Amino acid sequence: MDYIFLSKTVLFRGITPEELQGLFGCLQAQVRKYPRGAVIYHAGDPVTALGMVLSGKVSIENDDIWGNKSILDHVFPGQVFAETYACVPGSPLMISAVAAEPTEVLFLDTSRVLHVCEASCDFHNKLVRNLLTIASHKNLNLSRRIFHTSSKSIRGRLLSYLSHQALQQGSREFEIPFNRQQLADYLSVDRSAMSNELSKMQRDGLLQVDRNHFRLTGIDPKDGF
Amino acid sequence: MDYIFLSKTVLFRGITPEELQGLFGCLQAQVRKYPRGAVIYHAGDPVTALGMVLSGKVSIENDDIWGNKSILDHVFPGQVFAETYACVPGSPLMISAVAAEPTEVLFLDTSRVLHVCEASCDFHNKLVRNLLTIASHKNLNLSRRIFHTSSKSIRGRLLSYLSHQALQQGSREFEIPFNRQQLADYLSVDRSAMSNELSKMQRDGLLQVDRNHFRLTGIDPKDGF
DNA sequence: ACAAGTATGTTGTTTTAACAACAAGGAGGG
DNA sequence: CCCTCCTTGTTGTTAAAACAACATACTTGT
Repeated sequence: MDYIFLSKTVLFRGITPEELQGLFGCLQAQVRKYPRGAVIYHAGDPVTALGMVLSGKVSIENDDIWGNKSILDHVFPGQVFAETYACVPGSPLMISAVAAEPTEVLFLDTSRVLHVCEASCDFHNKLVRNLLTIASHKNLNLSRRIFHTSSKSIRGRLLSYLSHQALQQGSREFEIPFNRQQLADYLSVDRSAMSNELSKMQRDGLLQVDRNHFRLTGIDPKDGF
Repeated sequence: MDYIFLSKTVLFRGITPEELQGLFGCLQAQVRKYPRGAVIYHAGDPVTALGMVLSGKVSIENDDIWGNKSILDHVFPGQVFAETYACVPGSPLMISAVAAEPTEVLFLDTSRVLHVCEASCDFHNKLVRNLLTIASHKNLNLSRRIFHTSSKSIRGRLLSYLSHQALQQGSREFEIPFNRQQLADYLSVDRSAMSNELSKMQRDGLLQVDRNHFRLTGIDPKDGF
């Protein structure tokens, strides 16, 4: 187990590799390996352990009623998944977690994480605080997405999203971390319709766009927020 | 200060009234009163303290670019607000918190909550765990809303939401906690269009509806999820 | 360099939801 | 009880987005 790597993750931040070693016994951490395409967690499952990707990549997917699969997120080494469900006992998964490539996952049973251990290891408490940080950040991201999708027009959604990006990156010129399809999925709109709207906005002088490089010209980023 | 009331809240669950009294000194809790309509937190503000409503009611509002105010949530006595922002230092508020009536609010500075206190009060750790529970639940609710709004048709959104309600309440016949306008806001659709769609669905034999009482007839709740 | 596979932009058509305006119930207060 | 306010359903119109289909880059691997 690479404790040095682990001590640098958000979840284990502030815990030294040596402390981690002790903590792991207390937590009964388990590592499992998955081949490409293996389902780690299936939608509907109740979940008691959060997962941390050690190597490889995990896709968070949504299989809707009509059989469409849409990828909601990618989880990379050092990041965790399913932690929300693991922290709320009995809540069934709304999504599935699938190994996008050969993947190693570390599982931490949250009942053990959340239960006060009489050995009073302080790392334990640190861990809970880190989990809270992760949950809060995820919370902000979810709220933000709801914000960006609350406008009923494609243009409104784009403006909301792009203005936020500009503010966050501190410049009217910036790159976005999505390709067109991903951005369309994020904003819950049709890709081609969105492409079309971007062209219109360009014609209207609101922005200039090349691939995922954007430049806001006729917009005050503060307005989009 | 009514410590007995507080000890029953989700945030302070598992902490006795006596312990609470000690904890408050450690946390430098502050209480403030607001008249009806007073802005407690303004969108854009950076926030360092979470608020718990002691009496009255707080509205969480969104003021969009065009000056429209939409109410996102109501916070009642014993519940907290702005805790996500308080847990992520430097993140500006996306929403405003307004006193919907004369209201008393208890503020807890999260830097104090999250900072390990050398006095090693155990309640402190309990508090952080409770915060994690709150954040996780909020997380689930946000995810759920994103789910329900990810379909591009009004019907799809309604089916997703109603199926979930049926599953959650364990019956195909149930009441929803929203009136039409609130449900439309929640699903980000136009109220009249939604009303219209509900009528169509009724004609199609999918459900029966009277006010906020629903009965799913032609739908398998599991499908909507 | 070539081929195959993706990603993006464009256009025209069809479907759908937003919008506006109004009628028909409740609910609550004097 | 009547009046008003609020909620809900209905309809027709308009605007917009979804959808389908295709052309044009760009990528990637061989």
